[in-house]
Amino acid sequence: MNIYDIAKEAGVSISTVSKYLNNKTIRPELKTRIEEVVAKYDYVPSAIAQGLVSKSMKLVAVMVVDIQISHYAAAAYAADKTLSALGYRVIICNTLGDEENSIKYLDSLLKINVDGIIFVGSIFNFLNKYEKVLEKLNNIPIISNNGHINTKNSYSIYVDDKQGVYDATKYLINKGRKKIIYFQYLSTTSSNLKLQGYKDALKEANLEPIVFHTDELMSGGFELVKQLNQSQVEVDAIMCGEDIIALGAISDLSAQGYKIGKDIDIIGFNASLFTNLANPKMTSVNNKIEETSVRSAEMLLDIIDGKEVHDEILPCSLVIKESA
Amino acid sequence: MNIYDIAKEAGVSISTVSKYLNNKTIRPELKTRIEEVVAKYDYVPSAIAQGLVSKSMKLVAVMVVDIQISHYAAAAYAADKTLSALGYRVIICNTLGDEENSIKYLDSLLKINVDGIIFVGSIFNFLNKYEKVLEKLNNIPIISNNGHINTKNSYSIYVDDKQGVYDATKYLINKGRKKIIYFQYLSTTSSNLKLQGYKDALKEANLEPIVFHTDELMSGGFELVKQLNQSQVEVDAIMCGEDIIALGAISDLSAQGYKIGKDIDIIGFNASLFTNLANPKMTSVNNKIEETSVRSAEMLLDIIDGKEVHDEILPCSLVIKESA
DNA sequence: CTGTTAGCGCCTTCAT
DNA sequence: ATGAAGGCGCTAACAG
Repeated sequence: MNIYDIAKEAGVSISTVSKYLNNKTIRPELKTRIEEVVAKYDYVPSAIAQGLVSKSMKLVAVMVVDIQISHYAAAAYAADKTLSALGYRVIICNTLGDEENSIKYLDSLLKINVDGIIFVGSIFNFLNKYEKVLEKLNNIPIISNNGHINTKNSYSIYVDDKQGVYDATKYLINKGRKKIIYFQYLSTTSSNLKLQGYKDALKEANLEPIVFHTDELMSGGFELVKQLNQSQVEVDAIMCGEDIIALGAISDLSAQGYKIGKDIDIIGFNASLFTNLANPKMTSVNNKIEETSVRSAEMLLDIIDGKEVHDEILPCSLVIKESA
Repeated sequence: MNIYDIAKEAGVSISTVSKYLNNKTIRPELKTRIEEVVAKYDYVPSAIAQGLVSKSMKLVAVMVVDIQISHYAAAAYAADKTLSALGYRVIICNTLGDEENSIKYLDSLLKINVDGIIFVGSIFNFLNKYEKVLEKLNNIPIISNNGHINTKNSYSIYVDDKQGVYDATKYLINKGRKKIIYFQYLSTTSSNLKLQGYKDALKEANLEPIVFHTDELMSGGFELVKQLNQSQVEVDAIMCGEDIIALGAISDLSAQGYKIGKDIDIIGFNASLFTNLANPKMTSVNNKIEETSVRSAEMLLDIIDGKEVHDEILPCSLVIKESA
């Protein structure tokens, strides 16, 4: 069933059908006839053929490192929701942090003429090393979420990780906590910015920073609590670089008999769904992954629509629940 | 840059270029000339134009309920990895469990002529209620992961949920547990099969089944423990329908002073990363989401290639750690 | 093996 | 407002 079949059965020309499909004004009488035939056959125009002409298949790609990590899942989720509500289809690409793999994905996307690309995370800045790739990407609308890509049609949206932890730490200080330690996960750019926020806040209050570090995500909370116990460091609050780390810490310290939120305050980072998996519910820094993702999608569509776009930066906020 | 430009500069006809692009035998001399021009301009044929002719854009859709839930993320991840390694692009659709939304997605996919669809989870069985939708889907290759769709070109791969829980419950019984209760999340086909496995095992041992139920995922474990406490039911083991539920239960009961794995055994379901977020580490039923997803992708490509395909079923296994 | 030609399904001038 | 015709970039016959 194609536009010719519809035209024939409705007794009009294909261009009239095309006009009907594109909401251009045609005689009401013809409109009715076409409408009936379209409904009768459940006809839907081929996006591929449309794409061949219009150069757009209403397709957008979201590049993430690993959809299995909740933070990226949330990013993909929010972007997908926004874009598909506006009639775009979304291709999610799991690059696994592999440069070659990422470039292969990009070639594949270029081949189908995606309308735009959203990169999630500063890790994709590595693309700036590849001139040839940048050249190919040069004219396609791009939004980089917390990163930056050096092409003509590219814009960025950032979130202020350092300020987020700084504010959360301040909050603990203002509550009267004096022995605030930090649980760090990994040592990425972003992770180090968070740590700096913690240090800045403590310095202002003339308190001594104490940092424990892990490269384990899932069992990281337990490992860090073990380190803490062995260190015999006194503590009345823990600032964590990740919700999952905080979750493990809360669970472990609860089992040891601590009253979380009373004997000791614990704050996570991400304001993810995991905050509700904690008991008591976890206070956490909201780094606005959903907002930045939604905004990424909106900005991308603005670029596509030829509107003016500027880089943006969002502040983190503190979501206070029960653990601090 | 299109096939005409390449042909002109290489001094051949477009069909020769087309043959070159499709790996058909042409004179080596011409091949070299074309190769050079293609390399010079980094020319890549338009998948859209190819799609218009060949009816395939090498595009496959994976439908999941919510990519933010680790189980579905793992499914999408594995399918994506398999498919994109074989040159297919993958569209991941988050339906959020909404029927209308799912159908809207399907329309969108049909419009771009996807080569096939993978449905993850028995929840998509609801489509069988919609005759019109089935009709539209009738000829497109479909794999249903743990479900079944009533169309001509549709096959299923199942994992034996019932057997998985049955075996796990048996394991508890054999350990000498006598007061085994069940924590159920939702009431989908799959969820009910799991419950049945539990009941079957108890019946064989002449034990009385006791079931608590929730529709909350994140805080579900706590809610169920509260229900349990209020019920004053005696218990020495809990079989849970989801790892996340088990995680909440472990955390909560630990805080109440129970020694998990000693006073009380707890088993989860999914063998997800969360098993390591529990303290002690969680024993869980492995429902082989990665295996079935990879296999789904392979089966889908078999259908597309016209090979013979049969439904498949995989057994669950029990991954014993420390919580039981 | 190579080139010519006719579509694939749609949108878009351009006359009418 | 409507219809005829050309073109989007490619593949697939069909001749040569």
